Amino acid sequence: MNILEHSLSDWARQRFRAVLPEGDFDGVKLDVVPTADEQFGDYQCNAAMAVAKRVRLPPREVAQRLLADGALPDGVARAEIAGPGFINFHLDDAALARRLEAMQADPRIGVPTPGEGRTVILDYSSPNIAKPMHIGHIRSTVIGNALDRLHRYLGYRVIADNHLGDWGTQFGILILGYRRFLDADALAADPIAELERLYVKSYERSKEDEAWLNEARAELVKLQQGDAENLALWRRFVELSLGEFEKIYRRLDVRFDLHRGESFYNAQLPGVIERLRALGLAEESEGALVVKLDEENLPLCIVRKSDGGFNYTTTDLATVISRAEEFAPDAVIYVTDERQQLHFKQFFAVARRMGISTRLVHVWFGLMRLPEGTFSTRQGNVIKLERLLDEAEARALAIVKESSPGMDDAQQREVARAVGIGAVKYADLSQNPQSLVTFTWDKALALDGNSAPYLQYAHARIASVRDKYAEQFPGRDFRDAPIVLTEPVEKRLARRLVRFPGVVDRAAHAYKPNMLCEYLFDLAQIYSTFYQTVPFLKAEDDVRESRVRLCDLTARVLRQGLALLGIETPERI
RNA sequence: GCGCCCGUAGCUCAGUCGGACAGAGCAUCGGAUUUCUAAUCCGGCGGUCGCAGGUUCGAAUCCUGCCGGGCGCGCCA
Repeated sequence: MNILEHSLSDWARQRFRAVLPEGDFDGVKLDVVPTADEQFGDYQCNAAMAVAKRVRLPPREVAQRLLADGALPDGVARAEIAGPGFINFHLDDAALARRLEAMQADPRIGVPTPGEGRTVILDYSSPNIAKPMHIGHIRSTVIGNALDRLHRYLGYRVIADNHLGDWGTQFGILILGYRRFLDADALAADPIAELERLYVKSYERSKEDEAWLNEARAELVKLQQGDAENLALWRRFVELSLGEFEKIYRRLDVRFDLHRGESFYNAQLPGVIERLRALGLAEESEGALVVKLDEENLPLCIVRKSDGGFNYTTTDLATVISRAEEFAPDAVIYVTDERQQLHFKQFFAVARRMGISTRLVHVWFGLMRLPEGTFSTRQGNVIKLERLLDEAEARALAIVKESSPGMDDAQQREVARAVGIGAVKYADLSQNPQSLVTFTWDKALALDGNSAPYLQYAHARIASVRDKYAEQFPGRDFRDAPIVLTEPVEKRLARRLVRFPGVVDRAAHAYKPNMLCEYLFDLAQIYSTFYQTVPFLKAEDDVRESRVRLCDLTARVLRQGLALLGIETPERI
């Protein structure tokens, strides 16, 4: 199935060219988009004003030519020119109904697969070994996962890779701490908490004790040289950490295809340097090896430290080279916080100079802060992800027990889990990824208003309607009667429903899951009004079927839309 | 000092990379439940879109300057 806005836009583009064959439309947006305000119609084209300038004609004249001879796109009942030269399209209700029926018959509810044959690598979450996941990790994880699901749904082959921070200088400090301060019981009880304690204690010591720092460095060198004992310790740290991360990922229903940490590329780092040298890109400077990026207007980029060690850029280069060779992706998408913007600009610039033509995208998001400022392990004001999820489920459970006292205990817990986790994810996904985020419990755990539970509730109500329909009208199938749009709110609902495929497409390609959230909330609001004001089970034959069909389609869009955000939709709430 | 990002209603945020009188949620005030799940719906209150210029038929959106905040600027990731 095609996307409605796309076919309308295609029509407009063709019309402009046909009507003004001499026109130069380079760089002019000829698209048709949903109207900002329903009173103007359903879709609008604003291109006449821009085109008018190019062809030196009055804007309304251009618009009139476009609509000359009553030309209209398929599915449009009428078009009119308004204001300075807006072209407003009004959909034909019968054609709209047929379109909804086609969506309903389609398992994919009208969403095409433009990503067919393309591969995308998504690099997200990427926590550091031996540290707990805290609320700062949730954005990369939840946004990255939503982009993963969106791209997969659009037909892309997605390779989700958790690029763990499992290598680097911190391991010298940790190994030393482990050797001197280990509390075996604590490690057994809560591995990451103990590893973190060991790290922090050893780190503090290294700040004031030169000898300690040197010892830590020595441990690091041993590890890097392949010392059997340190390597075994390192493996243990990785295993313990992954086990803990996996618990969180299971709760969040996040799955990776690969867990290739920085260590995976360790052996390839010298090769990267050689290649940079061979290409004449790298040069010595103050003992380090650097790539100058004057042409790109960027600060120079260090690819090998003066002590001979490698850094983040080197690892990222090795990683992208390896990925390009192994998977031949069309794009690699990195989801990290805003602080890494410069790093990625530099890294992308160097990669391009090395001849890597793969599209590289940095999707950055605003750093999570606490009302009192930033948080860090050292300040000891981190809020662990596990605690956030526990709290979310607990708050949800309290509400479930209150509003659904008849439900059995196990089901209450199950609903509370889906609602609580959904609320946390939605809180993060529903705002522009790039805006600053200040964490507050009430915001992260909002259960009313524009929130996942509101959407889940709307969905559950429809599930109940479908059940009641089956109960009261056994042997009938609501799909047997055509969709007929009569009530105003019914028409509004129909017009929202057909937008779904376009929204999924846009949200994925703009890397903005919040666009999908906004749509789903809007849809659920209109549905709620529909539900409140129009009878359906009590309506007469055929009208009832038509309305139940709309309910069913709304439920499926909500369910699929939320699934693309990684949010569950229980049948009962 | 240089660079990136942000400043929209009392609070939290949208605003489809210039389009038609600026939208939600929360809070607050007032209504709706013998009827399909009230975690709902309907209505009221509330904004000189940080400030000042500029470009344009048209600016919250683009440009310049200023004010305020966040982040980053070789050898941490």
